[in-house]
Amino acid sequence: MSTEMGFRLSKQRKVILEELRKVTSHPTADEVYDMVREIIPRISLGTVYRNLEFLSSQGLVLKLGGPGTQKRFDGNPKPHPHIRCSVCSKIEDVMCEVDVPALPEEYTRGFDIHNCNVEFVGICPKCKTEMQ
Amino acid sequence: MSTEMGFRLSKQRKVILEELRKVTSHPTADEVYDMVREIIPRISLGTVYRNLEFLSSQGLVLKLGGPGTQKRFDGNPKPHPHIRCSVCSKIEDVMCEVDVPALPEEYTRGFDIHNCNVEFVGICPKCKTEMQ
DNA sequence: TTATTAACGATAATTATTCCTAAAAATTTT
DNA sequence: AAAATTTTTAGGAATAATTATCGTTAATAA
Repeated sequence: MSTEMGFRLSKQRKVILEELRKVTSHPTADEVYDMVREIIPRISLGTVYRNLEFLSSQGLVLKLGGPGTQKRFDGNPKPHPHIRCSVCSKIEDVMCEVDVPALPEEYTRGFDIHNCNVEFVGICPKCKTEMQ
Repeated sequence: MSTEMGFRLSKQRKVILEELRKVTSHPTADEVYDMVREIIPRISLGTVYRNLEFLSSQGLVLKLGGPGTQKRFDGNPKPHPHIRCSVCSKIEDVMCEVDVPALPEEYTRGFDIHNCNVEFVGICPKCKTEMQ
């Protein structure tokens, strides 16, 4: 593979990106590790972390935060709304377009605004039933 | 000291909440630790973590996530939009009301939606100048 | 094919956070 | 107001997530 992109596409990096693009579940780093180990059993967890970080710095994947303990990753780098479960921290995609609110210039506090994340928070069906 | 809300308001807990309400800077737990130590020098970092967690579970403060490494806390518990710097992870309040997008029922994926976070992402004035 | 060097695997180190326990403080009961 | 009870604290140990190090491997360029 070429370096026209400015970086090497190792087997590990390729598989990590492919696997992440296959799912809509926003896995954590160790979940990606589990997924990729099915294909490259001897891959190291450090490699997974290194590549998720790298891919997100290249804008190829999205790194999601949230008050949960682990970061989550999204193979779709285009900003789009999410729903997060406040109990189990699971994050899902919202499949519809949502009107992104615009921020009037006078409220930007000198920031150059690049985009806007919209995150709905609630309780997922699984946690809802487990609560009873 | 006690509140009518069913929990005790220790000196430590009171000062943590007061200091957090004084600022709009969304400090991390260790920044809160520094702020509170000015008043209670012997307070422990564990106490700060425990109380920030407790206060956020009571809905008195907001725990903010984001792809940065540390959680940040907001003394204003009413959901409101933020601006985050993608370089230094600093979070600031947006002082204007923003129309929160509504999520049509058919897209909720079975979640009970409780609220919606809106976060603008950009580069803060400080990081902008430091880039040159 | 060979040279270069980014990326790898293994593991150590670091960072953020949580857990544990005896002591202190707050509250309630006497 | 002293004693008993309950909650919270400080400090340190423990854990979990992530990042860094370093010798080796393999992707790309010459």
